[in-house]
Amino acid sequence: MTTAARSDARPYHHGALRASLLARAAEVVAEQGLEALTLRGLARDLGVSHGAPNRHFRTREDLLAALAEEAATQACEATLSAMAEVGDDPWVRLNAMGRGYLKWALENRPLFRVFTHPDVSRFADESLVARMQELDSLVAETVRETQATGRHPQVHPELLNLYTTAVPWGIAMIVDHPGYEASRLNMDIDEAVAQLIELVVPIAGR
Amino acid sequence: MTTAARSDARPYHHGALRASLLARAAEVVAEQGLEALTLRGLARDLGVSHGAPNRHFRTREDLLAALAEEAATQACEATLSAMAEVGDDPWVRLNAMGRGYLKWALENRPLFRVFTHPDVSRFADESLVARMQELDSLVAETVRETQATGRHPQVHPELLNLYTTAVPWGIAMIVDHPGYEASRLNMDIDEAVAQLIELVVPIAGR
DNA sequence: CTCAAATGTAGGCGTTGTCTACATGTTGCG
DNA sequence: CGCAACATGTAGACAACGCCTACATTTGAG
Repeated sequence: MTTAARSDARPYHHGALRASLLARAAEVVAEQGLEALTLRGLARDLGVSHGAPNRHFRTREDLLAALAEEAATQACEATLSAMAEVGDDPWVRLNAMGRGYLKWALENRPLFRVFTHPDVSRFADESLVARMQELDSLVAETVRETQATGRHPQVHPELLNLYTTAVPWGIAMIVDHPGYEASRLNMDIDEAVAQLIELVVPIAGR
Repeated sequence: MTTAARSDARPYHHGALRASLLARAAEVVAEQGLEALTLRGLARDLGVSHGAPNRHFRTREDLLAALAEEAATQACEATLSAMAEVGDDPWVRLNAMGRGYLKWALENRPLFRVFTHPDVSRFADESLVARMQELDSLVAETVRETQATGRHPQVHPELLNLYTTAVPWGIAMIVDHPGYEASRLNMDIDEAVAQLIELVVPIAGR
């Protein structure tokens, strides 16, 4: 054997500790809340000593920042790639972005939960904040274009932007919240997402 | 002096420790996040011994549950009293509920933040959950009435309900999130709330 | 092959939540 | 008024945690 872990006699080196820590951390946050996330607990779960995680994340906040980074990257990617698949009509583009983002959130709840957690995003580093602001700017610009072509012309532009972005966010938060029975949404997820976003940015007939 | 606290020689009994703990806790959560909330820290802030909070909240979770209780009570009250001020038209009632809830959230951000925090609501006790479900049911019933009178008749009822409730929730979450510059919303709060909710439940001309 | 870098281990320190025993105000009741 | 029960605050203990340091093992570049 060269690098791969053996299952019987645990090797001195884990082999992929950093990735395993992140994966297990997302599970723990989703299942037991952020407060239940401890570096020592992760070490126990993965069968390494309590100091091992320190090699990859000097502090607990570093781990949270890495989680936020991963989640934000995926969320941006889902949003942008959904937009890239449609044409130039700003209504259609905005609708596609909303669907891409909401669908990703509903299909990746643990990570979405980490991403939106108020005490995780607090630790996001500068590059991540900058990337998210880029996405925000793109959305804001597209919202402006829809308003310029007749979408709720009487509303304050900042409020329309707020409303538009709030819907996917709020929906994902509610569905994700403890106490919401997932059975209420036993329909096709693409159809549900499409109906929801259609309420915000209607594209029927475009 | 009989009961009131003296400012010089600190009395053995604080006098209103429970209320002071809750108030200070809401501040800490709003300013530094839930993770920064420690029982011993609260005790230090209030000048009592580290074990004193235990008399009022046996565990840290009990404190969080009490915070959630207080916030939920206020949120329900704001929503219901706003509804009580208008007539019987379900559209107008739903619109009023949305405005009442959103306005409360925007004017009581520390408490709203506690209320919606995923690791606080997790500890809500049964009575609180039951009360919130009552409010949810009332909203859902009103949403049904608006749909029965022509509001988005083609949408799945559960999705319309989800969309309707998501907007105030999502808006308040976004505005509350670290990184949102409050200066973007330097307009009259009642006007902003009215414009936002009008997008979801239009009542112009009713 | 050699040795420096990367990675994991072990132990220690200060802080926290929570328990228990004790001290001190407060209050109801004769 | 006096005193006993009670409510409330204090102090010390313990385990778990984050995080530091010293040491051990493995890996990989030269």
